[in-house]
Amino acid sequence: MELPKEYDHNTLEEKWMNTWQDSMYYFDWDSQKPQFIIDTPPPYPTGNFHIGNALNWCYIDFVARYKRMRGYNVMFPEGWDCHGLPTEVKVEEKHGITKSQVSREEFRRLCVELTETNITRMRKSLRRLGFSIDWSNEYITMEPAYFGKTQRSFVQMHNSGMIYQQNHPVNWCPRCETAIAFAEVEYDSRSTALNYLNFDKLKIATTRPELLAACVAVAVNPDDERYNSYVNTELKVPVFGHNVKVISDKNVDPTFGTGVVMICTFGDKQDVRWWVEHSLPLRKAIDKTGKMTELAGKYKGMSTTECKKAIIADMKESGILYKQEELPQNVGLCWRCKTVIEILSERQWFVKIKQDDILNTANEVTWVPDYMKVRLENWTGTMEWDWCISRQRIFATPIPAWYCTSCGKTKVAKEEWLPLDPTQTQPLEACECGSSEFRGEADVLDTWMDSSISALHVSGWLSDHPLLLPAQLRPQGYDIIRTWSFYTILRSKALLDKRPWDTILLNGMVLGEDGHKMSKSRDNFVIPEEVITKHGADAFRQWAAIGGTTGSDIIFLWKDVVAGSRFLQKMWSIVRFSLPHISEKPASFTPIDLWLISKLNRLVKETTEKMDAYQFDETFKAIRGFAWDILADNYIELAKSRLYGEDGKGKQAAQYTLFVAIETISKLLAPFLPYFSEEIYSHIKQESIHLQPWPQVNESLIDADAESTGELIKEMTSAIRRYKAENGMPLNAPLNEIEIYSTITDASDIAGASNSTIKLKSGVPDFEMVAKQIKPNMKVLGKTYRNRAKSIAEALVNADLNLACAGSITLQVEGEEITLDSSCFTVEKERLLKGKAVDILEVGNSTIVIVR
RNA sequence: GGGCUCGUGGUCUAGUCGGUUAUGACGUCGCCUUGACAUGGCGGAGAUCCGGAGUUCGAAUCUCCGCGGGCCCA
Repeated sequence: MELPKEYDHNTLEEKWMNTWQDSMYYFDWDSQKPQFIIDTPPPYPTGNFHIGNALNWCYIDFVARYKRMRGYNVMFPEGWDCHGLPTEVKVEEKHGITKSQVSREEFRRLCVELTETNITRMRKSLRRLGFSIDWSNEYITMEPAYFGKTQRSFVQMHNSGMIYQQNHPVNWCPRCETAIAFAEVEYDSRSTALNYLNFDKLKIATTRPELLAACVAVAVNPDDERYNSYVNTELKVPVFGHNVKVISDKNVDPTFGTGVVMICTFGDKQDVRWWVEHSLPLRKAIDKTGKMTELAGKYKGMSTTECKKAIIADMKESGILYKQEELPQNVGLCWRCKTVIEILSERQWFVKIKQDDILNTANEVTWVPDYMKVRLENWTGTMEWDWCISRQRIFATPIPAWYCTSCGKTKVAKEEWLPLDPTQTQPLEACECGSSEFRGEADVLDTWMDSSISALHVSGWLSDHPLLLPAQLRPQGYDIIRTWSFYTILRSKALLDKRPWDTILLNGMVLGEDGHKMSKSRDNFVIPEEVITKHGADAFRQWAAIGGTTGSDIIFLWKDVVAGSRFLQKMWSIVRFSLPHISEKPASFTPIDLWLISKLNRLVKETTEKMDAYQFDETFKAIRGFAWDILADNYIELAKSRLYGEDGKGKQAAQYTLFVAIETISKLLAPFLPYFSEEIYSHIKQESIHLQPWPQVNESLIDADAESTGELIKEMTSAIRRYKAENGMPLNAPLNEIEIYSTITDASDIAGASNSTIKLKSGVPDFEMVAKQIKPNMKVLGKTYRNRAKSIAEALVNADLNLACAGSITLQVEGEEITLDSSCFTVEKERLLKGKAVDILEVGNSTIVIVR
């Protein structure tokens, strides 16, 4: 059956997608094969699988398919990280409600409903991209089967003292009305006014006059002689009139403002540090919604912005504020809604951060690329306080705890009671005080509490299966090192005292064609579906493979995708040509067959090494280069005359060589191009290529001599081609007569490829060999003669050519006599003909004589 | 302000534990419709490897300084 001339990606990709069985990719919990568990990132179900995700999944699929072919028991699970604010916001938008207008249960139900719709859409994208996902190991974090584990992890860590409750300053988003972790704070440069105030006997400068009501101390630098005498005295706070102490602290910058700073609870993180260090009192002037409290007197009920405006106007009028200047400032923002965060002291749940544990565990993991580890190390060192895990939201894993209504004591659930929602159920035992009246904890868990046990979940933790931790691979983007990597390492260590994975593979960010991060506002946004429709999943996957080095940012370029689909068409043409000619029956190879086979084995060796090192770009480029350049442009051209010619040994050898090459290449391509490779393999064998083993290297067939002989034949052929091109002949034009003086023993392929008769001659043609110039070998000279190498090289170039041809040169360099043997230089020679009507082509040590 | 990272023909990119014709793709120019492929083949042009200094016999590669981009943070 002849293949159609064009490769039709639309039809064929659809065909295979609908043919493949999910069970091909199931992980076998009872297998004897070595395990390869991948801790796939669970995407947030927005409904759209964006191109950055797609890049990451391509990497994962390359690895999964490769490892399966290498004989591993591979798990490529698919998770969905459902909980979180964006879905709550979407639900409010979609139904035109706010979360307080419906019951908690009803609001949760609407969130679940939206999430399920989105997951269904995203599953389709994953299938269409040809990912070999193990759907028997799908997990959905909002389902009881998963969030029950999140809750059990909470209980276990609470019982081991890793989780505790405390009144502590936390980052607070007044719009979302919830505490957030450091990882959720973004920073932005703004400009603000620095206000100079008459503050009792002193003058201070502050950017936050609205916090005057929350002022708990005034600080000066201990070395600042202007203010030494005021330390430990009391000052009356302007406007509000309460007294605060003057303290000294070396972290006060005497050159900033007036050198006097007011400490409020809390203006910024520095206030928190001073507050802790000097055991200062707490004055809450801002409430959870960002409004001023009673403490702010007449400003009560105003937002911080309104209050700032009002108090500045008042103080200007009363002469308290005597100067203002512009000041650039960085403010913390809520990463979800970009609202300026406040620092409030609230009772929250925290996870202890043991920096040494995290750093030591990170060191047990192989980081690819290795420099990414530094990011985790730097982040680990900068945490100001423990991980705040409680959130004042609804759509998240409930914190399994209650408060006794009579004694106020906290009761945390027992593991066997889980999963549960404490706002819906009561604990199964009474409080120590005897009361059985409880109020359920309404706070919920940070979503990272869900996703940070993904590695444990997929490895069989708290299941009927054996625990297979550590997993082998964590693939993720470098943007979430400080969150997902950090928290996963923390949790795995805390819960099981083990590293979560053997290796972490970081991918870069996808940039738009203009080199900037893709965003709708820049109009450089591309969705995977658009690419698939135009060029197919395999072309998209090629862009992912060759667009850039693993770990670095990668620009999405349409031309790369187009180049991908061109390669598919080229490969298709190769197969289309080859199919009628291939044969599985071995025969004795000719020199050019041996060359091809040697190169092919070298390719298998190289690609195996590079895949093991996660170098997808280099792997794919090597395969493509072999198929296009070596196989198509050279081998097939050279073997064509045998393939079309008379039956016989030579023909058989070419047929067999071609078979081996096509079969091997399809297998090497299988991890990258699942659809295309399956289609071409289906014309050779009846089984799926995705169940075949990865090609084995046959070292004995990698033969440098065979390669140089083949290379010589190839070079001679292209020299003849070039000759024809230069003389304006078509490439298939026969030449009068060709004589070849060379070490090769078989010129029939050259004859076929050049469509000419060839006389193979031994020895040297009847030409004069004239030495032309001496070329120094710097590699040898440099090592041997070090700093004299340069002057020796200069002398060498001008040395006697006759001596050079004899193999040894003696030179006078800097007054010293130096003898160089032939390893130090090469003599370039020119052959001059003696009056025959011919053209001469030189290839290495061989000479081609073309009789005109 | 700090950490990490990148800066290679017009464009994108490989090479980066030092070795003298710097890889490939796209684009471009010329030739070729040859029995797999014109979505092709053959050939050419095009790069002071961001700038400067240093180390070295020798630097795209190592060191330092500077300039510019990206990411993460303060």
